[in-house]
Amino acid sequence: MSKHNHWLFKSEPTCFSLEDLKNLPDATEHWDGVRNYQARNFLRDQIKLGDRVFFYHSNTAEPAIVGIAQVVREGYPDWTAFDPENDHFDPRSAPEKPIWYMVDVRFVRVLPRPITLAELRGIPALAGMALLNRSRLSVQPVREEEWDLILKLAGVEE
DNA sequence: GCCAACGTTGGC
DNA sequence: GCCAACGTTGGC
Repeated sequence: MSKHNHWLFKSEPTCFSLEDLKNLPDATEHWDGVRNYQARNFLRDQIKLGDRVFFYHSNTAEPAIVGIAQVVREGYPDWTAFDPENDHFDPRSAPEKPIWYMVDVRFVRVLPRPITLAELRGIPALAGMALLNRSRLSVQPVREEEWDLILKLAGVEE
């Protein structure tokens, strides 16, 4: 039995929401446009097929973990960096020597209730979460204990 | 809309 | 290699 790791991906819902992911034809999306080296390292090196991901809505009235996605393709070069027409174009990145990477994720579920940032902050056992300490990291690891606790809070039976 | 936190850039 | 200036993220 292989052991999967857990992650948290942030997205601004006005840009791309959990509902948007759910409503895609095959509920699958390229997680492109990440332009931070630490997040890139996770995408390129550590995020594996089958890993589960908390979908977090940021920069919104009530920031919260709202659902779960799953990795369906491991890290590969983010081609949006190669396209001058694309908002995420980066002239330093080239197909033969890519700087930026992405993974593909598919929709798994909406949480029975969103777990807000405010609620997470109130839980001592979660004080070490990257979300609470590394506020600007958009792709980040979630420890197994944190993952399990948050699922329990949300009322998810696994 | 404001602004603090913080990652990145570039001059020296 | 330091660090000030700058730009962006994201909570509020």
